[in-house]
Amino acid sequence: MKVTISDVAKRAGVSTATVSHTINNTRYVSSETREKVQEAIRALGYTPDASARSFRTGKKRTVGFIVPDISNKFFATLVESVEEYLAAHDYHLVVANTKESMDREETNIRLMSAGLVDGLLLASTMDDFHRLDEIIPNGFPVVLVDRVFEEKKYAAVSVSNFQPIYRSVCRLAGKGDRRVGFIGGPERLSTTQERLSAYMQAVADCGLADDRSLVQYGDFGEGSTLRCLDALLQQQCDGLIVANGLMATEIIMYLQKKNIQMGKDIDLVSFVDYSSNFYELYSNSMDCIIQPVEELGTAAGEQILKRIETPESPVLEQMLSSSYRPHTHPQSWNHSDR
Amino acid sequence: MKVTISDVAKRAGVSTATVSHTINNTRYVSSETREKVQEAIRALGYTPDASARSFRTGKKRTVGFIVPDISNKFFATLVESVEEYLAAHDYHLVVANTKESMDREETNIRLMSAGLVDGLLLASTMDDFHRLDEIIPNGFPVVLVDRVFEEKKYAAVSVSNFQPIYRSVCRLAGKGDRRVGFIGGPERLSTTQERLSAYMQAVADCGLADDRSLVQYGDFGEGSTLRCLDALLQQQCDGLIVANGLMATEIIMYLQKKNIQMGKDIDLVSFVDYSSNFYELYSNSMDCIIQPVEELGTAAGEQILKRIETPESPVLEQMLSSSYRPHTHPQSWNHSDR
DNA sequence: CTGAAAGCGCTTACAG
DNA sequence: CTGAAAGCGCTTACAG
Repeated sequence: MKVTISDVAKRAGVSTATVSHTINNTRYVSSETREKVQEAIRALGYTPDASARSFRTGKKRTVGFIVPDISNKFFATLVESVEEYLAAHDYHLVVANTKESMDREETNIRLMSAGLVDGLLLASTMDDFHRLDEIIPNGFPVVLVDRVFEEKKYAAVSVSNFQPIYRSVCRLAGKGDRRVGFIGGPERLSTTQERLSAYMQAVADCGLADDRSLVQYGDFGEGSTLRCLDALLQQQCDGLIVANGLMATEIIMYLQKKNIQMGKDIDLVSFVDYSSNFYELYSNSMDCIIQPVEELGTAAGEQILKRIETPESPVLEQMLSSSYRPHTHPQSWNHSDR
Repeated sequence: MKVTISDVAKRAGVSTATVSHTINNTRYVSSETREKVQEAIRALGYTPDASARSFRTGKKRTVGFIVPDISNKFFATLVESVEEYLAAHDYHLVVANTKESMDREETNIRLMSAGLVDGLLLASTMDDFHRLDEIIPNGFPVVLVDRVFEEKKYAAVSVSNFQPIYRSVCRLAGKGDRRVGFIGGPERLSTTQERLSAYMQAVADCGLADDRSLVQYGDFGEGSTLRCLDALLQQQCDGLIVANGLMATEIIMYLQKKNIQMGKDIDLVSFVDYSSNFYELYSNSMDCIIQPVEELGTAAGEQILKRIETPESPVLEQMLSSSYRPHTHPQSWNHSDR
């Protein structure tokens, strides 16, 4: 019932070796023989079995991507960008969603590294590098994406947000804001840590109010963003740094519901997905920090294919930078900054 | 270097059959032998090779999902929901993005059905059922998702939007609107077609202006949404049906920029992603049509596993329904409808 | 220029 | 209760 390479060989009157070689262009085949083989393939409707092939060669031409939240626009775009790069290089993408659960991440790393994929892209939710390190088989190609660790054992691509955050806080200080609040994602994540430290340093350098209760962490749970916002509003903030794209849209919504005007009642600096309509809608009333998601995906794709195809190449940590866009004046809708 | 089942068998002093059976719980093994095997597995750090296993059994425990646009919130959530269902049933998900290109879709169907996955979920961008049908190997498990075809050859899960659109048009008519415009996605898609026919029928039944230039199709290209909107504004529409979630956010943005107030200058009925913040933000100034994305994903997961695991089961077309939410009164922010 | 044959790492009848 | 062995469908040295 299933057509195999032997069926083709038989019909063409050649060996399976010859069939294999004609298909893969892996050694010389006389054009005469080649003809016969191709005619047999066509006649029988033969398609080489990917499963057998990858078992035999040990290469699956597949990479896994373990993501904390696919439905988050940031990661959805990242997945899209990675998939595009991989597809262009004849690789497939297997996606797993952890929903920020370390256990789900562990399970997925184990499953994927057990022969399902050639390499792993990992936007980790782990708080402990060593837990992660123990799970990953020795020498298995891995690239950390977006979220990284102090330990420089694995290749990594991430985005630095230090500068944009530092600048934006200084800018608020320059405008006269004294109490600038900070809302970030889960404290354990490297991204949150880096953003916080930029904020802290700017607060110190600009002599702003340095108050522990001006820093709030969300956990992506139900109502968590609103709790953060309320906490900061009680602190009489005149400026707000929202260091997380997902929370940003929620914050805007709540401000609107509470009738608090951005750029008037409160200054807002926020992470924002470039292609999202939120950027278009609010770029005139708040400062935006835009992460280069597409580039991040491409870089991640490049790195993992390099690790897979030339494992001896040096392990490198790559860091892209976000761009910072102070808000445009409300009256000018001519998109001069694009 | 790589630890195989024979290494384990040797160390435990048993046959590979016994090792296999202890691992898979597929026949009785005395607790004594079991002990020895497990000790050997631990000692050697053995993990069964997924590739060899799936080659041998012919089952990959993997399904492919071919999607037109992963970064679109609708599909991102759909992917998330499908992945969740599959993961719960020990299946993996391979994703491919076609960007609404029929050629990319064709390539991906071929690749995936050639032994990469056990079955295929397909949100097709094809205009021609027969082109699709020719590509899919006979008897290969396929479930059409969201976008379906007249021909009832494949299992399918989709969302009916007829009722909500019909109702919403009638509601606008009841409010006194005479010229109601319609903006949909690409004309070839079944989703667009169904939504259009609901609109047309309501227009006829309610005696609204029936004008060919009141219907506009977007193609997701640069500036396409704005062109549609401008065309309809020129037609002096007093109501607007935006039959596509992606375009909806753009429309809102443009209206805001043009200073056209929803619910006042123009009545808006729009597709919206439930969990998106747009819903929260604008549910008080427009009518929303909300598709049951999570349920769609679960249903798709169910269907494809059924087709894979019991291929003889009847091929069925499943249809979910969207919900229609007339806009809440601006003053009432008590979320009474949730 | 091409073929015979081993073998990748498992699973699974078959046999005892 | 367990083992010996075939075989899934390819690829690839080896040989001529």
